[in-house]
Amino acid sequence: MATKSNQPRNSAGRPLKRADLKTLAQAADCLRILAHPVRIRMVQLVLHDRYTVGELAEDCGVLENVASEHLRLMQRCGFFSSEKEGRRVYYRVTEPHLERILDCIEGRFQAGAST
Amino acid sequence: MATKSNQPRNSAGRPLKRADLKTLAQAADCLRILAHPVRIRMVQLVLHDRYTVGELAEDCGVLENVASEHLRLMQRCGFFSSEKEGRRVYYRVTEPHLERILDCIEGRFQAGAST
DNA sequence: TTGACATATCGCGATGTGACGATATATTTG
DNA sequence: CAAATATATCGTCACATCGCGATATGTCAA
Repeated sequence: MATKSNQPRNSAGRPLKRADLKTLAQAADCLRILAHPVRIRMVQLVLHDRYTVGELAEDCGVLENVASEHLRLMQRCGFFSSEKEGRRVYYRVTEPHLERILDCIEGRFQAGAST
Repeated sequence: MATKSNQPRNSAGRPLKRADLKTLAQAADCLRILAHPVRIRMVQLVLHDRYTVGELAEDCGVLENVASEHLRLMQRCGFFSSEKEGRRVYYRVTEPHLERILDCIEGRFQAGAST
């Protein structure tokens, strides 16, 4: 008596089970990390080159400790990794899906931005 | 002297300017909306068919007023629209980029999920 | 060693978010 | 009309998040 076909399906035709609760939570956590203008900007930058905390802080217009906290978040969830060189710490992207996800986001938000 | 090329570029080769602040904030807002397990689930469902508040609430395992609040959020930011029929309200996706974005997310989180 | 620099961490206050119960509104049914 | 149903809205409380100043740690240079 459901008005829908008995199981919802994703775009690949696979049924989405309620067992995906954990996966949904993971995805939400990941998106929540990304859902901050400074962090999106950092991802954009670090996707193309490695950057130090100071460089990222300056580009994003935030204090260095604030940048450091954002970077820690992104490192904890596996987006970034860091390499220490002298007194500097360079961050780079390690999550391979980030580029595609960012492309999607940019595709949505820069679509009509040329005018 | 900067260790980077003088301007960061996105994957299309376009330089990313600091003027994108507003765009970054918009993108972050959009991601923040998506960054909730119940809302992701709702988007998955509503991408394939229209659903009433009650149906979504049941599938997601939340109270109907809670579902209604999530739906209001997604309507306010342009993801969904609603059509009233009798005492029911059907929601459907109106944001055309949502499908691609969801695909990206699912690609990330269902990749190794078969084992 | 001392001092400057680069980064990380901590505690705090402000603000935002999420879920809930209660209630309001609209619609159908009897 | 009254009762039941479907949805929306509101007030509230618990909790998370954000940015900040202060401080700690580690590193280079004189």
